[in-house]
Amino acid sequence: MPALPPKYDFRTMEPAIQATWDESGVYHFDPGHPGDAYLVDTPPPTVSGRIHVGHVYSYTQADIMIRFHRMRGRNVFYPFGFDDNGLPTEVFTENNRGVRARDIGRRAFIEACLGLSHEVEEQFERFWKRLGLSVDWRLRYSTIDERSRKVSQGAFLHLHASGAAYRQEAPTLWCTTCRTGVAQAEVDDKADVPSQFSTIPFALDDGKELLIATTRPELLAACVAVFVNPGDDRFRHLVGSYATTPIFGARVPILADEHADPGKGTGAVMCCTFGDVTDVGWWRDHGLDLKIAVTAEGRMNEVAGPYQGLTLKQARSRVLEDLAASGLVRAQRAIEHVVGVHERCGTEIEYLLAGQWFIRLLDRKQQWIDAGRRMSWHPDHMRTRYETWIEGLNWDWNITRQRYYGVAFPVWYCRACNHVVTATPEMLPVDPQDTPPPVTACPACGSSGDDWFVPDPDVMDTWATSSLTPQICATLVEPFGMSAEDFEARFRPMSLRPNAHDIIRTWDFYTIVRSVYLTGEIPWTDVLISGHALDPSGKKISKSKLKAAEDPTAMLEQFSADAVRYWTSSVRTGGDTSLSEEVFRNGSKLVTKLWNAVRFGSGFLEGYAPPAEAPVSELNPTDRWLLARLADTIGRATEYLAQYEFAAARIEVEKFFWTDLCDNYLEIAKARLYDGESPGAHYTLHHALLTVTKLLAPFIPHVTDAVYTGAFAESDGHGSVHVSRWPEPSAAWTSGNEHSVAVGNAILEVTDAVRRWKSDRKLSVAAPLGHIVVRAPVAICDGLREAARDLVGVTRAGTLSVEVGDDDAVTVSISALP
RNA sequence: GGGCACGUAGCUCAGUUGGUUAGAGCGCUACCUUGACAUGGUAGAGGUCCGGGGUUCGAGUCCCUGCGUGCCCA
Repeated sequence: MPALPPKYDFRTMEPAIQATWDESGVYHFDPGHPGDAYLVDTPPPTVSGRIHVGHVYSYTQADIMIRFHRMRGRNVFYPFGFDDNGLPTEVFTENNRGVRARDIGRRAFIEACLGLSHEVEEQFERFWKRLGLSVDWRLRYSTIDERSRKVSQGAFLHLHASGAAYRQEAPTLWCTTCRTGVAQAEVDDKADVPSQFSTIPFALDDGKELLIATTRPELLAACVAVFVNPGDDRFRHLVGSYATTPIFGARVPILADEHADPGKGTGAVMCCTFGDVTDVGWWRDHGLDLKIAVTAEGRMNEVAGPYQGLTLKQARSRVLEDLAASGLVRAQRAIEHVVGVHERCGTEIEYLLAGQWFIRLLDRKQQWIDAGRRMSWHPDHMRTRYETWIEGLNWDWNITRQRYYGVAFPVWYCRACNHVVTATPEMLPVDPQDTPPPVTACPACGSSGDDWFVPDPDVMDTWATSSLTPQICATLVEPFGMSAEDFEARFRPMSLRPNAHDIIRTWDFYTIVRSVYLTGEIPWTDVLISGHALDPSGKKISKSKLKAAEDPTAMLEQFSADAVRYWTSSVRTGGDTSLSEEVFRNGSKLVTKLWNAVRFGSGFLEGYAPPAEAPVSELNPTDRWLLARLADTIGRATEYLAQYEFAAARIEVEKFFWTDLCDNYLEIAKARLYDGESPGAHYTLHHALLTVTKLLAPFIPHVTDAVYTGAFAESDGHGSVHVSRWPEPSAAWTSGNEHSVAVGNAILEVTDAVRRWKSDRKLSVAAPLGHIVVRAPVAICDGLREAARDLVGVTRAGTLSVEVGDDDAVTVSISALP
């Protein structure tokens, strides 16, 4: 009687199996384990809404690799974090709770963010467990929890002390909707934005006009210079003289600079503080005046005179109207151009002056690139994206956000001299709004008094904390009796950073920067980049328009976690893939097939205790052939997985399982198995089924654990397939490999020929036959004779003889029953 | 405009360092209720490997070039 029930019902089995994982702690990290560790720097997903199929895709691919290394004997450290701080969480909370931070106040707003994050995190954890991630849930963190804030503030102080973090009143990328500075990585390019290119005259001192073309007439008030190209003969005589702006009558210098494009507009361009990044460069390089005409909220200020209080958009129309009324719009044409917008809200980015903290990036570009080259990227070409991003950087990393919910800067400023007073390490984590600084008098100017120090009012960029996940991870072992320092000493660098390709420029890059600054070393040895999950038609899935068919929870309920995981491992590493119910169904089929195959096999293997050594003399040619194929499959699958090519590995295993084992070996050896008393077949069957179960365990962990515990756990000696040993071929399987494969292939040729003969005659494969004559090369005739019982069994021949043929071919003569 | 990737059967994709007759799954056709499994099995049809040029005894694979698609960056 088989050990396994007839049907595998994933709806009841998957949660039951997950419960056994929880109870037995199979995925627990062991800080005292003496062997090699495999440490994963898991992406903390942003807690801003629903789980996306893209998450499922990326996290499962990483889980497959992690399960592989665990079975290879590594001591796996697999924590899980949630990124629940900063602007994304604020925006989520404002939308979800219907509140505005500036209306309900800082404290109430922070409470609202924390409450909502907590709810969402519980929901997320349940989902990841349902998907079958082999996380050690004791190692859970959030980027706003006390340890993370302490790590984040400590890292900031470290960088500040070394000069890598600096504060500057500087032109900053600014979002007027979110009312905060942002970093270059948070700016998206938006193409084909319609605009108007207007040509307007500036007055020269001699009474003539200089025509300027601009898309931003509303910034006329902020104009501080006019630029022309030094090689442009039309304007060479004007360089060094002055022009006067219309409406505002400001007299500004005409200067020459290579960045003025002679082919664009009229060739003369106004420089405003600030219209774009070129203006910022000119302002800095030519020492120009500063005229800021825009407020943090995106309205015109007093510098804009009559236009004060208008929005940028309103001011643009009004300025153009006023110019036109005086006949000062000489030409106008509609254009489409690329503008930078804030990735969170789509608002066009402005350039304002603000006191911000920056981390130095630009003066060490080569160092970041070199660090990237000391790690293995899977696939390798994703490293190029990393390097391209670094090469194109124009700004140091602005980590100040004029927001509420996030990690505070642990600093205060002297009212008199603006000196920066930093918190001491013992104070961390600290909120400077609630806590006085560690000094009573300013160390720089000696001033003191009540409330003499102004706390920094801002918070850090989310990435400033999430770029420290390797350092946060080190603190997670503290409850288990290991200090963060010991962890750092023993487990640096970590093994794996898995994430999708869209955050190479942020999370990967920033983490490498922080690691190099803090430790001088790379954070991990391997980076696994996943592609994107696309909708069934191959288009990007928009988060806001998740259809029911793309809802991950519904997918798991309908198709099973194993089937969904199967889909995630069906594309080459790093590739995008479309959602496909067809692939889910293929996964379901594999689950069913494995269940049925093991169930069938276990009927013959009840109580079977595999011998330590292969019973070589008992193996017949079919057995030796399958074991040779099995050894080959183990080798290929292991090699592919070691290279992070999980899809290629799975395809190898499936091919062996479905074709070699099920369609051929089981059919050919069936007769011997039913005969009983065939130690060779039992040995082969046991190892083939057990090995396939193990090789598939990283991909479809539920059904493989169900069949393992039901049929193999006792003889193999582990409570779960996931902590069993990854298969290794026995030397006995590969000795005489070549001959075994040749004979095995001949057996398959005979089988195929007979199947074809029956199919041509529309007969069942079980139809009995008369006599069969097999002619084969002399070298394999003995092998075929040895396999006569198998050949008769699979062909249903009445009698069978093997003869030496005339050539290298294997031919079969078949006679039907009389 | 620059970079990266992709273009193989109706569809989704594999094709390792160049090497017999280019593969798989789904779909399609015909058949088989076979002693695990009909979510199964057997047999079969279906491809000028995006176009052009080159290297080579030999190119889906390497080089050049053109076209198309996607992403990243200006």
